[in-house]
This record gives sequence, C-alpha cells and structure tokens, in this order.
Amino acid sequence: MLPAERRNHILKMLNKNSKIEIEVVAVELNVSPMTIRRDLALLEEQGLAYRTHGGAVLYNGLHREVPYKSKETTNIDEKERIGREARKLIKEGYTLILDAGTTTLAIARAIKEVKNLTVITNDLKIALELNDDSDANVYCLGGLVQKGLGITLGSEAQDFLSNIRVDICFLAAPAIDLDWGITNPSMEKANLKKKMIKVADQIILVTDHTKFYKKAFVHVADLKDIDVLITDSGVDSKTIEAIRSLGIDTRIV
Amino acid sequence: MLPAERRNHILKMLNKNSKIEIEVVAVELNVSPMTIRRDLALLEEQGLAYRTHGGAVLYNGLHREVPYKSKETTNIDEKERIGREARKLIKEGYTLILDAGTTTLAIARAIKEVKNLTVITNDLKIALELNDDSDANVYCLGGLVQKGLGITLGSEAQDFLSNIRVDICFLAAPAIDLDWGITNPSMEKANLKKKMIKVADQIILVTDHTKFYKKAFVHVADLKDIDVLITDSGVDSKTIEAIRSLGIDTRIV
DNA sequence: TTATTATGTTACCTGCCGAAAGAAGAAACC
DNA sequence: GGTTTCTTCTTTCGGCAGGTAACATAATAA
Repeated sequence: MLPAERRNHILKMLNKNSKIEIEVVAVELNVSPMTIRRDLALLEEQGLAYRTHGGAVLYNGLHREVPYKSKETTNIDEKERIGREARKLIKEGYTLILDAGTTTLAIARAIKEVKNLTVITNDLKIALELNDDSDANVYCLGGLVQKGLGITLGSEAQDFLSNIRVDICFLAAPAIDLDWGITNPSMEKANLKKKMIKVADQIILVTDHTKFYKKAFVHVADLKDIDVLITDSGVDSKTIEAIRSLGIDTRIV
Repeated sequence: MLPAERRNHILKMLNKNSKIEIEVVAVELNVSPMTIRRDLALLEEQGLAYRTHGGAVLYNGLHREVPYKSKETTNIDEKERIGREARKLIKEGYTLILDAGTTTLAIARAIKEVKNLTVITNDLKIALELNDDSDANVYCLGGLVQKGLGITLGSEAQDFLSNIRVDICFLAAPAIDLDWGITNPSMEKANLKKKMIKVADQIILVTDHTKFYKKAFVHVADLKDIDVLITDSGVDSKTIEAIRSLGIDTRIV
C-alpha cells in the first residue's frame, strides 16, 4: 500500500468516526504506530486532522465542542459579511444549492427574506434553519448522516442531483490551491460536490482565508470552473491577483 | 475513549444541561472523579467552563439557546416514559425506523446509549439529535422539507424505503380510531407511513392519549397491523381492552 | 550507483490516570 | 456562633501508555 493511499485511508476512517485511535489504525493498516504518527503529523500540517493524545479527531474548523454561545459568535462578522455578499447574487424565485458547512449556514440565514426560493442542501442544520424562518421550499438530500457534522452523503443524494438543475450553487471547500484547485479529503463529499457543480448554471465558492494553500486528496474542481469567489481579507494579494487573472469574479468582504 | 474525546463529551453535557456534577460525569464516562477535575481545570483554562464545587457550569452562565425551535411542549413526561418503554424493545445492532414526530424524538433521546444501531428517519430533528450524541448510523430520508415541521416527504423517501428492511418501526399517529384504525390528514405522509410498515418486521405504535377517538382523511393501517402499542394512562380502559382483544401487546406507561 | 524517501526500532521523555492523604468548603448540629 | 462531620478539592506520587528523536534499514527515484 502506497503512503498516499494509506493517508487517504486514515482520512476515510476519520471521516467515518470523526476520531481515530493510533493503535487501532496501525493494526488495521498493518504498519507501526510510528508510521501512523508521522502520517497524522502530516495531515495536521495540512489542516485536515487534529492530533490528540492517542489518536486524532476530525478537523472541521471546530475540532472541539464549543458552547453554543461562543459557537455563534466565532467569526460571526466574517460569515455574516460573506452571507450578505452571497445574497446579492440571488434573485427572487431562484433555485439554488447550498453545500454543507458553517459559511453556507451563514448564507442560509442571510437569504431568509428572499421570496420564493427553492433550496437544495445536504446539511440538516441549513434545512432546519430555513424551514423555521423562511418561506423557501427546502429539499434535503437523503442518505447516511455523517457523524458529528449533521450532513448527508450517499448515492441517494447523487441520484437526486442527477434529476435537477439549479440557477446557482454555493460551494464550500476545505482546501484550495492555485495549482490543484479545490480538493477534499473525502471521496464521497468530493463526488457530491462535483455533482453539485455539474447541475448548476453558476458556481460561487465561499470560503474563509484559512482554506487557502491547502491540498487534500480528491480533486473536486479546477479554479477555472468557479464563477465567483467570496472570501475574507485574510488572503494575500498575490493569490487574489492570480485568481482574478483566471477570470473569476473575486469578492473580498 | 480518547482524552480529547472525553473532554468533548463533557462540553456536550455542559451545553445540554448548562451544569454538570463531577461524580455523575465520572460514572458516565467510567473514569475517576480526579480525571474529570483535571479535564475541567483544562476547560476552565480555555474559558469554556466555569468550575464550581462538585461540578461546573457554562462559562457565561446563560442557559443554552435551543438551536432549533421545538414544539415539544405538550405531555413531555408522558413522552419520556414512552421513550423509555420503547427502548426496552430495542436490542444492540438493531435496524429501526423512527417515524417523524415529537414522541419518536423522545424515543431517539432514550436510545442514545444503545450500541450499534442503524436508524432511518424522515425527521431532521431526530437525525441531528442522534448524530450529536449517539454512535448510531443514521440515515435521513431526503425530499421536500415540510414547512415548520422539519420532516421530509417525497418520492425519494419512498424509493429509499423500497430498498431496505428493518427489524422494528416506531410509528407515530395523529388519529386513532377503533373502527378506522390509524388515519392521517396528509396523503403523502400516509403513503410514507404505509411504506414504513411494509418494510418492518415489527410495528410499534407510540402515541399519547390525545390521539385516540380521532379520524383523519387517509387510511394508514388497521389496528391489527400493529404489534405493540405504547401509550399513556389517559386512554380509557374499555378502549384498551378492545385493543388488547385484537392481540396487540398494549403497554401503558 | 547515489540520493531520497519511507519505515521500523530503540531509548528516553512526557502526559495521563488513579490512589492516598491532607486542606478547604459546605452543611448540620448543638 | 462555633464545632463537628461530611464532602469535595488539591497535591503528590508511581505506574503506564503514548509521544519524540535519533539511528538503522529498506524501498524508490534519479
């Protein structure tokens, strides 16, 4: 088994259980614990895992449970700004996809007042949020709920997307690189995102600056596939210039 | 269990109850109180908890804002009791369907500790509830989200159910009548419930007394299709007798 | 081949955990 | 109010599992 393959496998296990134990992984992959430690050190460097004593937990920006109060207030300004900017791209009556994630959740909150929307999402929190306070028609993708994240994955979701077409898709991404484009540690999530991109007229990438210069294992899309990028001011200007030169409408909020 | 995992768990308990007792946590997590103290010292250092004698409270002292409005205001005690009774019917490793509803949500809360379950539901709140605090595999049915209810309906859900088989199905019902059986005001919901009944080995009807002697529009099932009925003591004994005479294991909690 | 990367092994270090004992609180009692 | 009693907290220690670093070896690439 190739090292990259093994790391991919580790990430899969992480995605599945949202945590792993080194000893268990070492036995399963038939390598020494030392090797797994080295792998995890690498994955942590890439921001894809968060090491703990005895193992690692999934890095999702919130690697630990935070009280609701502070969860609400962490980066709320940034996300609210991204949400408001995203709203400008949406017209009444639009059909849109909201990818799973905290930034897209902020978008959901920002578009509650827009009339007559149809929203497709695989994030249960987004679905409930819009269900409670907006008049949008919300379609939730079905499938296996990913532990700890409240998002669905699976072939059912893929099938559903095969039969629809939407005006606009708001995509979240955990890893963005100028050469590699958008990548994702999980094969299933990557496939779902690919499908989302396929069925949308317009692709909007929404992401904060921490996701740049990172590479994960599965390719989702090239940067040129993106129509609009909305991000915060933490990205360095050379990168922004490079992205703009690809013809992407890049908005810093 | 990893130390980091345990601390996460402690924070979850804190979020839920806004206060915890060391002794209780120690027993629940199966470690010594000393360990919990150390964990709390750590969490306090990070500003996530505030230690008190015998336990800890949320740092800001405020009660957690319930993230999703729950209409679960009526008959809470009855529902909790029904949930506990329902748990007795479930064994480790079971596959089950939880119909949408507040009573079934109570069941979800009651079965969090049962290991190795696979749960299928069309209620987003149930999916999120189990996703957060249990190790169950949760499948959420996809489709159009019913405004204000947070439940999904549609052909996708029907298709999904066509391909599975479960050990046990917990069915909620808004209207029960001795002659008409179980009825429902919505054609789509009724069809979904019919499908659920079809794919389950055992059907458990869970409902509080307020749903009796009511008739709705669409027929879902006859009472004789039910294996077990769990309800509260508000149903009059003649009705209970009549139901028991149909061979239904009727449990009053 | 030579340089590079990947892996395992060893020795040593650190962090985690529970037990025990004394200190500090809280509660109950006179 | 003050003393007693019980609980909870802190400190300290030892044992142990996990982590680190350095080195040796094997696999791979140039």
